[in-house]
Amino acid sequence: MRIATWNVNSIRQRLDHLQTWLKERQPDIVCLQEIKCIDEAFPREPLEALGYNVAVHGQKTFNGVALLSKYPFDEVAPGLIGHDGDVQARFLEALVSTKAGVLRVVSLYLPNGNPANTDKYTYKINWMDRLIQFSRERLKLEEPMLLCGDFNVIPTPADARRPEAWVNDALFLPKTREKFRALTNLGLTDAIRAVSDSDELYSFWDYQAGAFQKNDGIRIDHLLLSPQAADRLADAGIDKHVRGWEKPSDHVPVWVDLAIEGR
DNA sequence: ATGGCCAATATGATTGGA
Repeated sequence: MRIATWNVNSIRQRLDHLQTWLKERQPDIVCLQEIKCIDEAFPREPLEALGYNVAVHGQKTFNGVALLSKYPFDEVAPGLIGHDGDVQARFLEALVSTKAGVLRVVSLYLPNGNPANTDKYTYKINWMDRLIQFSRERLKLEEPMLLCGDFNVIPTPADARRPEAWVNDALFLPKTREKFRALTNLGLTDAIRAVSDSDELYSFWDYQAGAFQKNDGIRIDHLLLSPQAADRLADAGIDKHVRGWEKPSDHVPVWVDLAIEGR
């Protein structure tokens, strides 16, 4: 079972890339972020034609998340707990059945939080607290579960080419990293870090200043595995070459292989 | 030289991203 996450920065601008990459990487489940469209505008048909079931939680202009799955969705639920009054489409949870039982997958787009001295950062930290609460609840179920998406968190200095450039940024502030540790300390495994300690693994390169050419990147797209998923971790990787395609997203796909068979 | 970009919107300037 191959599960991937990708912030596509507009599904309508990136449909060609997504189709090309799906054929190349052959993931079973894909978590998408920043689809930037309402549900009705999501290009379901071309993705269904490739054999995927589609679940969408979109909104106009900004944010928006989606899930693709070769296997049917048993349940789909949008919105993170404690979302009273939160109209931003950033969270979509689904259950699929496998030969090993149920598999829970979340596609999430954690708030950016910049500038850090504004209510945007307060929203980010509150959102992280809600995610911690959600995870604490779900981990009690002792299921294979993956929290996948654009976390907008640089976990450690090894996850940035130039950590000094990010010290005052909402993605790297001590409070942000502390909340991310509080999340992983619940017992979630960062799949990429479970397979490599390289300090040159990035998932985002800014469009500006030739960042990709200089490999001036950061690792902010993550797959966090519950213990029951981590038990079955076989491999993980980052499809960096996609950033070199024409008119790319500023993020690239990150994937994990689990020793779980679909049904 | 601390910059340079991109996407969506009743669009031609503004907002958000990271």
